[in-house]
Amino acid sequence: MIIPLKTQNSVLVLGVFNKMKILCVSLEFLKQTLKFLDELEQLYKPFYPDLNPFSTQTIITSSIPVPLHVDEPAEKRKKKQSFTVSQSDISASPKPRRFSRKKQQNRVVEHVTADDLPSDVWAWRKYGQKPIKGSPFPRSYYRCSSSKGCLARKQVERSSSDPRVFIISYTAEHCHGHPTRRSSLAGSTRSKPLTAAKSIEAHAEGETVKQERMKMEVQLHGEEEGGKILSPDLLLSDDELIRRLENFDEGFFVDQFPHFSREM
DNA sequence: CGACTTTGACCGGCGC
DNA sequence: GCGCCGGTCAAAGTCG
Ligand SMILES: [Zn+2]
Repeated sequence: MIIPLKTQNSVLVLGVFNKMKILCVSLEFLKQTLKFLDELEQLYKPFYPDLNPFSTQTIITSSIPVPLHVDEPAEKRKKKQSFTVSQSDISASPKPRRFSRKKQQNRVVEHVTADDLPSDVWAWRKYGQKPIKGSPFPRSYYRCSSSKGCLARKQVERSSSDPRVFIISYTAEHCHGHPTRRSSLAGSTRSKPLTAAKSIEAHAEGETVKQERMKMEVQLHGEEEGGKILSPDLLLSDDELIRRLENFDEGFFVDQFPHFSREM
């Protein structure tokens, strides 16, 4: 159930899924996370009582008057870190991208728990991860695997207050249907194809895969003053857990909802 | 060998 | 103007 609400320069969408385990996130956190939603605060209030404690919130915000300023993806910046700048030919003109890639704030923010599976059946490729000031957990940046022309991006972050809550922000949209049957199992090749469904937790104990182990060890040695992480599943990094969930979601649901798309 | 993750550097905006 | 901060890039490493 999705309730779109159009305002002068913003769109608020409340998605309510009746899944088994979902969680209600306080609006306080939303406000502090998305400060540009301040003006939307008053809009929230009328709906706050409507949000039953078993719902996932999905908020689409677009604060710019011209959100559809499409720009050719060929506009990649090629200057970058001048590794071997010693050459003579640099031409010294940074070739400014005509649109600052800044806030194309058309974001869809979802708050989900580990039990709720995000509805992205697409394949994402991680392209960055950075610690965020507010919270002890880093934020992972993903991009659609068929990045050719697809501007869809996704940010996964763990809530500072509730480590069980994942904040997934989607930006832009896919310009294509589902990946041709996940031809490139981007970002989900790591887990087991089918048995993962039942052994997901067992796998979380630390099954194999050197990378995972290394990652976990790093986190264990950890400097995470977010402190005293409590349960083994929480020892997993955000992206790792999300990846598993996604994989699970994919393998389990992609066949049932082949045509699911989030276009508005 | 190709696709993906990792990770430090870079970049642009914003606040001081 | 400088430095912080969030977002992105791309080289190097890893996995299938
Ligand atoms: Zn896409």
